[in-house]
Amino acid sequence: MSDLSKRRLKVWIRLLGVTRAAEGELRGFLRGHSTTLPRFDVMAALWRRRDGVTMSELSRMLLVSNGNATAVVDRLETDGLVLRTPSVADRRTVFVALTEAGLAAFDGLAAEHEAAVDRMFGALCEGDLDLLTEVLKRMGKGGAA
Amino acid sequence: MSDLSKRRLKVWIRLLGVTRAAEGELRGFLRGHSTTLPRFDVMAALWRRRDGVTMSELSRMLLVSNGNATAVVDRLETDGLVLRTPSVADRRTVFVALTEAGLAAFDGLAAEHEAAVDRMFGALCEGDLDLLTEVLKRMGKGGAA
DNA sequence: GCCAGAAATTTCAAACTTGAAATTGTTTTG
DNA sequence: CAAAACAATTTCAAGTTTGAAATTTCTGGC
Repeated sequence: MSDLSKRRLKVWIRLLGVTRAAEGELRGFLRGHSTTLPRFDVMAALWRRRDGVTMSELSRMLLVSNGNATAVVDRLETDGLVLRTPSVADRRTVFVALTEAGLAAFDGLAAEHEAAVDRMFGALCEGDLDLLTEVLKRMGKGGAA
Repeated sequence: MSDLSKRRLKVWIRLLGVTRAAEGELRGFLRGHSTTLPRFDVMAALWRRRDGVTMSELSRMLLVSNGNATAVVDRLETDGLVLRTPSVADRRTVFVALTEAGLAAFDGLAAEHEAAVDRMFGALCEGDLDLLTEVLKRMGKGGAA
């Protein structure tokens, strides 16, 4: 176990800590708006792709399992925030998209969410962001065989 | 929403992506060793504090709820990997520690885990690590009121 | 056209996770 | 000392998450 590998481990643990703390913060914020992180994540993904995505695309985007996407979309659909539309071309696939109500709900939340993130990471200046972006890009391409 | 705040949001999303991808990778690694990430996390925490920690300390270390810590420790205890010991001084508190079996199991895993992390983040050199450490420190102290 | 293989989704059991309420025990204060 | 405030843990219901198995549908080779 080289010294370098130990340092990588330490940084990973710290990264995990920062991420978990930030997620906790966001969960608190979302609780005040009667929703949850997974629901918000799904809605945010559907917001970025207004014309709808397939279930598979959705789970790839969020890096969660298919079963998980199904479960969260089920609940959002029950609440009338998203809508499933079977594909005509391929009867296996299903498109999901925000409903009017879902769009309205997310619109109200998006700006506040951005502000919350801005507050959490206010310590980062442009230079930090450049740097982090570059390093994170490299981390993403790592051993993910 | 300033341009800076949008950039902070983007970096946060990227950070989340890298973290989730890495967690997925580690989950796969741990699956090959018949254990899971939460179990590993608990055991790693107890490994760093061999004399044992209280349940509260444990959940603070891992940034998870009390109820969660209870559940994971319950399962590990059932499997004989950790042991609860009621405190004599304060009958509300409980100490948790690795058993002999738990220690042995973790010892076997620790080095491989470090290697897995090293592989994932092999793209990071000393300079990157210095930088990341410094930036992550600042992120941690952010808006976490 | 048929059929083995691949693909998209759902289903399912088990584990994980949260946050709130309940329990039990300690401490502080009137 | 009694009672209120506080602290540590567990319990609980509901939601989340995984990974594997089952379903249904396509696709390509024969």
